[in-house]
Amino acid sequence: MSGTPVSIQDLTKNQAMVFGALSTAEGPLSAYAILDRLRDQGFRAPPQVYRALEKLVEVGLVHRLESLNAFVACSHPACSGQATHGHEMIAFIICESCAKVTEINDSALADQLTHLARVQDFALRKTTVELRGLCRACSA
Amino acid sequence: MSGTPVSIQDLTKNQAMVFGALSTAEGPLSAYAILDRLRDQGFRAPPQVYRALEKLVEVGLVHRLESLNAFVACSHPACSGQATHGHEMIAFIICESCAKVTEINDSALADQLTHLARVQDFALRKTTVELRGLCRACSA
DNA sequence: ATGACACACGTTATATCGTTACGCAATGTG
DNA sequence: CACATTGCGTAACGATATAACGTGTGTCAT
Ligand SMILES: [Zn+2]
Ligand SMILES: [Zn+2]
Ligand SMILES: [Zn+2]
Ligand SMILES: [Zn+2]
Repeated sequence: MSGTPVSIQDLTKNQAMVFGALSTAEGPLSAYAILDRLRDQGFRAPPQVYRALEKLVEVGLVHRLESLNAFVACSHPACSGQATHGHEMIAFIICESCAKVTEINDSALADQLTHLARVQDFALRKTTVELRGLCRACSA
Repeated sequence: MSGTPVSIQDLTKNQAMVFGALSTAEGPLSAYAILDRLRDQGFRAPPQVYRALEKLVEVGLVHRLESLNAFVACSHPACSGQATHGHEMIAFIICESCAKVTEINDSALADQLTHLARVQDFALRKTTVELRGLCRACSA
């Protein structure tokens, strides 16, 4: 490993395949759903998927949705080559009907959370913010 | 059962036992950890725990921590008899070292999240906000 | 009372999600 | 070359959650 590996170009074969599966998916995929989609490309067992996901999440190309036990490709504009955006203080808006996920990077929210932690003397490492409900289309 | 069932007094035997296990625990417990603690009180299988948890979460006596796949008793002052506080827009601060969980009910944060949803024309149903890191004691 | 229903419960099995452990091949370094 | 590192494949296992079915018990209208 030389320097910081962040770009899509630095991905290994498996990582690229998993990222591809998530990128072309319409919504979040569970690890096993990814596995199923990649079976005819040689994937056979969970560790192959989880290892790739671990790296992809680490570099910020993929996010994990805790409330869904699933993963999505980052939708940040030029994220496909950039490291972790901001400080990983991302909010996700998840439609419970159509599974559409919107990724939100709101600095006011980030400030708010930072403040909350600060008040408690808490050394913030990672935040999970997931809003569930119905998107405009589905609640119409 | 008549009217709205919210108080601890309205709980069934199993629900009361699960709530008791969570209340006396120092930190969050997984469903299986609860099961283990209740084995000598007659619990034998996961559904008994999950069914009780479902109800307890529904009435707000227990919260689920998505990022931990675990559950905590509500720490709201008089929650032991009251229904869902606010609109379930609770933030949890979770220490990754000592597992201590702090439950926070911040109206500014709630407004913030409500606003975020509003901007997206999103019908908010439930929010998950979990802050992970090190508590004051553990980061010292 | 008797049947219909709802509810809590017990039990078995199964589904879904995630990790450990082991071995091997390719690569890079002294 | 010896040696460490990295990515990968595979088998087995562990952890989390639900489905499906049956039983008893109370309530209530007939
Ligand atoms: Zn992103
Ligand atoms: Zn939708
Ligand atoms: Zn609470
Ligand atoms: Zn701590």
